[in-house]
Amino acid sequence: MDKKDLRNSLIATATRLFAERGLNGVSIRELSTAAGVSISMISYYFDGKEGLYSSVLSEQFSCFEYMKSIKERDTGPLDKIEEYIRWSIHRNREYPYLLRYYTSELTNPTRYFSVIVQPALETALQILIGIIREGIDKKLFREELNPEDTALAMAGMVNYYFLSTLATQKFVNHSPERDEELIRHYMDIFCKGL
Amino acid sequence: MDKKDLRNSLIATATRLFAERGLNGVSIRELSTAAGVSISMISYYFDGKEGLYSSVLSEQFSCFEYMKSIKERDTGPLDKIEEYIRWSIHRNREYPYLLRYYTSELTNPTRYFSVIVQPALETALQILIGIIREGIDKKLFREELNPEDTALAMAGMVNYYFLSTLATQKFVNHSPERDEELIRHYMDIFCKGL
DNA sequence: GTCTATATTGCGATAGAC
DNA sequence: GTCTATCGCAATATAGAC
Repeated sequence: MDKKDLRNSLIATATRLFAERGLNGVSIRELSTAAGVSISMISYYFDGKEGLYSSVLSEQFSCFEYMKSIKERDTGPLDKIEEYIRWSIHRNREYPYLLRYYTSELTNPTRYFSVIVQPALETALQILIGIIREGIDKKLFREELNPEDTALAMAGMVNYYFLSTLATQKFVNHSPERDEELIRHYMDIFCKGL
Repeated sequence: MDKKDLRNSLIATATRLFAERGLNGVSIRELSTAAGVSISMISYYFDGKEGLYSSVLSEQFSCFEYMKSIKERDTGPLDKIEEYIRWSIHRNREYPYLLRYYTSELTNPTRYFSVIVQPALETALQILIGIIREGIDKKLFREELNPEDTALAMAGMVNYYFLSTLATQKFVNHSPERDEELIRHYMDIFCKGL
């Protein structure tokens, strides 16, 4: 195993284990064994357990950069909102552990929250707020809408679908095959209401 | 300090500390010191750290019982939905640590998830689904709506408002004085859409 | 660069005094 | 019923061999 493989092996194993049991729920002993490397490599490459955690966090939240490309799109607010929903679902599928870091950092922030997590979430939400505001300005959406609350409602709707999986899988089908239907359905609820 | 006080002191301290740093993030040493009692009292009253955690969890989720009274109300679906939103907001205000256990158990379930958390959440969501279904049956809501997805969208909207607090407090006013306005606004978004 | 072995600290649980 | 003192174990970090 060369240098790159060893480092990547640690990141991959840590991503899964920290997500499943939290920063304090995993020992570097167990983690290094699961990664198939020596325990001392964690200090060597990441300067200890917390350094490894912050590397995992950076990697997981880097995908929020994509939100900026939605902002720059040459389409209308409604299309951008659909793209936001599609991206949110895709993001949760591609990074199955992301939501755990997301919620864990929001409710039990580590010292890395303000540096890695907060900026990523704030940027994404501010862009979504801007999209709603644009729709109101262009008279496409009702002017009574508060852009901030509306954006949070939108983000909450999508994220909660994934967050609730463990409690709802017995009566809600969470399979990826249904994702496109879900996007249409969420757009429908959000545009027309009940 | 008599027996009841000592036990309550442990529950109160544990509720705060486990919420802030998770089950594995707090030692019973620190916890008993913060509660002002001896470390051995945790085993004596709760049969160890995990027993104390499960007692905290039971207490936090007992408020979900209230959802059954919303189901039995002698009003229409729209009124029940408003009551659901009002209760959700009130619940998060009255139990400021509840959402942390809620999300922590959903993303990193302990052995108590299936006994305490899952039943509480499932019951509440099933009642909400029933309310949406009732509205569709009575032709009050559009028949294209999928009751399950719609209920999850509703629940997600309210919960995310609280979940996102730490990342959004700079640009969204989360003060309780705005709660009634929020209820009206969420009802408005949900009923009429954009 | 990677390992093994170990130093040191802190953990949860409990025996036994009062 | 509540405490102090301690046991046995597992944690992180690192020194030193290769």
